[in-house]
This record gives sequence, C-alpha cells and structure tokens, in this order.
Amino acid sequence: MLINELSNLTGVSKHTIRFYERCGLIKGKRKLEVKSNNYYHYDDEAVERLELIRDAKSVGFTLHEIGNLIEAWYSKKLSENKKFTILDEKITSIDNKIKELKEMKKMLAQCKKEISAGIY
Amino acid sequence: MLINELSNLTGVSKHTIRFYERCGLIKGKRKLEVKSNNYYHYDDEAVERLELIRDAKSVGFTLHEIGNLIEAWYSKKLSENKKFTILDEKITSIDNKIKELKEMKKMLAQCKKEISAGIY
DNA sequence: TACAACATTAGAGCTAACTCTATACTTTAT
DNA sequence: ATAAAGTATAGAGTTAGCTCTAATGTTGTA
Repeated sequence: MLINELSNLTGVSKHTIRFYERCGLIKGKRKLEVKSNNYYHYDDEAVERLELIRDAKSVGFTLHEIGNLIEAWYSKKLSENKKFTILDEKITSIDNKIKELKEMKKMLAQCKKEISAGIY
Repeated sequence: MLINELSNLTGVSKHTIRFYERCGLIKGKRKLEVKSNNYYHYDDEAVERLELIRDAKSVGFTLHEIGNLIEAWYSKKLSENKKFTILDEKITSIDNKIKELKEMKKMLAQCKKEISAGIY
C-alpha cells in the first residue's frame, strides 16, 4: 500500500508517517520494477509498527525507547542476548508504569471519597 | 521549607519547580511577617504535588492534564460534580493505559518466545 | 565584614515530536 | 489534454516541557 492508505488505515497523518520514517521507526520499500516514480510501499508490518508506536507513546515511552524496542523486535542484526536485555528492560518499565497507574487510581478513588464526605 | 529543601526532598530541580509554579501546578506562599525578602515557602502539599506530577508524567499524562487533576483535587472553587467528572475521566484514562500496558507486556513476552524459538 | 550559598525574576536556549509549506514530479479521472 | 489528487524532499515553524544564564538582592558563616 502507499502512504495515503497507510495513513487512513492507522489514523496517523502522512506527515507524521514520513517523520517516523526519517527517524527509522518504519520502513517503506521502493519497487524496483516501477521506474516512473519512487513511491514507497508499505506492508502489514508498517501498520503493526504504527500501532505499537501509538500505544507505547500513550503510556509515556519516547520515540527513542520505541525505536530500541522495534529494533529488538524486528532487527536481524542484534544478538539474541542484546534483544533480551532490551525486552526485559521494557517489561520492567511496563511493570513500574502499571504499578504507578494502580497507585494513582487508588488515590483518585480516595479523592472521590473525600469529596463525597465533604472534607474539602 | 524553601525551594532548595523542596528540591532536595523531591529530586525535582529548582528550575523545574519554578517552571511548575509558573504553570500553576504548585504554589509557594510568602510569609507576611518577613519583610526583608520575598522567598517562597513550601509545605507538604507541595511535596505531594511534585510526586504526583512525576508519577503522572511518567505514565504519559501532560502537564495540562495533571493541572486539571490537581485542580479537581485541591481547588475549593470547582463544584463537586465538576470534580467528579475530571476524576472519573482520569480513572477511565488510567484503566485504558493499564490495558495497553498489559497488552504490550504480552506482546513482549511473545516476542521473547519467538526469539528463543529462533523464528527471527 | 567579607564571601559563599541561597533566593528571585526575566528571558534566552534547547530537545522531542510533530506540523506545515513550498516545490516539483506522477497518476488518475474526465 | 488537462485538472485534481497523490507522492517525495527539503526545510521552516510550532508546542510542550524543560534548562540555563544573567542580573540582583538576602542570609548565614568564618
């Protein structure tokens, strides 16, 4: 698919897709058999990646961190050990985030209770 | 306490504390009885707020969202209903984030499995 | 009393992550 | 054949969230 379709499918703007491409987060491929233009073509992996980027961003990961994650995921260059290190790091960081979110939720529930009780 | 102590206690830099103060996220108070300077004094609530800001930021909330939350929490001006609306909104958003994080974690575990199995 | 350490304000500078504009070429529909 | 819509590239502009500098004044210690 071309960039427009990818954009419609994921809800990520074309500008942003190109920006992510410049950052190395996703990769389109040129078709060698097409000589008249140099349009990029995207596959399902690009869709997957954009969804991963969106989810990871929304829980506070930076593009840089997401880049590492994607590399561990898809790269053929990294050693198995290196990949595990990155993945385990992210899993730990996810666990921490979940813990923080649960605490925040508890706090908010407590806050609601206090408001109901008219403490404030 | 003065800004230096607040900074040491929370690990948030003085510059950043002042930045948050300009944003209205925390509030120091001047002591009327002190005439020779206009230093700000901070209490335990300031510490609480800075911790809340740090936690909320790390899971992807913006300062703007955190500002709303803090207002719902501490403000005497908002109506009870308005506060509940904001708090419930944040609770929903927290639940979504937890869900996303759990999915990501599952994906990462799957990724590790695939790497072990030598699929990549 | 000197001087280091601390405080305030104003404003400049910086990085991440977009977002937009301009230019130019290609494809598609009429 | 031509106009509308799509694509690529380069680079400028924007916003959030800091981060730093300079100027100036205050406090605490030797």
